[in-house]
Amino acid sequence: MAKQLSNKPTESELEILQVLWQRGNATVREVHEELAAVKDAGYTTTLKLLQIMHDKGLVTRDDSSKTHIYQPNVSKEKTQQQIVGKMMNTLFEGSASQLVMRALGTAKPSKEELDEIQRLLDSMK
Amino acid sequence: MAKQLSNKPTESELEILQVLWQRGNATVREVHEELAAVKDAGYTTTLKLLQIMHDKGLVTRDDSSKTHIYQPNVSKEKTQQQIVGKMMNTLFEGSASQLVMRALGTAKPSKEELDEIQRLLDSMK
DNA sequence: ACAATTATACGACAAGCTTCGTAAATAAAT
DNA sequence: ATTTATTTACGAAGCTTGTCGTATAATTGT
Repeated sequence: MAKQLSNKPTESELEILQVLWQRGNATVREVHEELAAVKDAGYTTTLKLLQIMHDKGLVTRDDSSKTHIYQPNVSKEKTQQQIVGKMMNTLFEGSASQLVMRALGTAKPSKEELDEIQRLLDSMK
Repeated sequence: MAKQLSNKPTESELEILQVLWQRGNATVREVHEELAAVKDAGYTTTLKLLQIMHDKGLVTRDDSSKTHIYQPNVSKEKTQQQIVGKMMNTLFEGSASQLVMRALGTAKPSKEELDEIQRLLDSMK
């Protein structure tokens, strides 16, 4: 039975979602291989996570053949918004500019990135 | 016994830290009162949380009088950096500009905020 | 055909988070 | 002085997360 979408994905679920967003779809093994490059967890762990995510409605799957194929069922954009929004509230008193400034201060963006942000900023005025 | 500082605060702990950062220090009751305005949880819940945070080293406390007084033991700046950094990796592929753009897109900052960001941006070029 | 590999399902467990109840100690009020 | 209120300490329960082992089914290789 599918549960609510409103629940935000956990840390591990986000890692998996990133793989799925990037690839469009993937089997458990494919997800696991990509994750294994960074993390180390057993195959069945990834499987279980994907099953739970399926339960939660975070992903859909095609199980017409034995090897199931998973797809993201939440958009990258919405998820980013949801989490950024939450963080803005609990950690930046709801202030976007504070968050932005911290992000810029933390990451030392390249000149290209700065230009990109500049363009967005211009378009907002 | 004090544990590692490296562990990031949980959601509830962040709520409490916000109060402490804002006030500088506070008793359990003071923290609880502020939290009660938004949330609803029992007094002993807040107490317990603060005790756990003390165990973890997230706060210090003055227990020279019966009513203990708590102070933050992690800086707002460092904590924000830590969490923003993590989020940038797990959700924005390490790209600051993507995060910034999502933040700006989500929050519709005021003209004053935009100007403030503009100034920071200028200072980075 | 039979063994080896690969996949899913499922249960279980440890750790952490959040919650609260209750007991004990201290302080305040009458 | 005795009751009332406040505070800390502690334990425990319920829930979620992440982990894995094992069983079972399907596929592949020889």
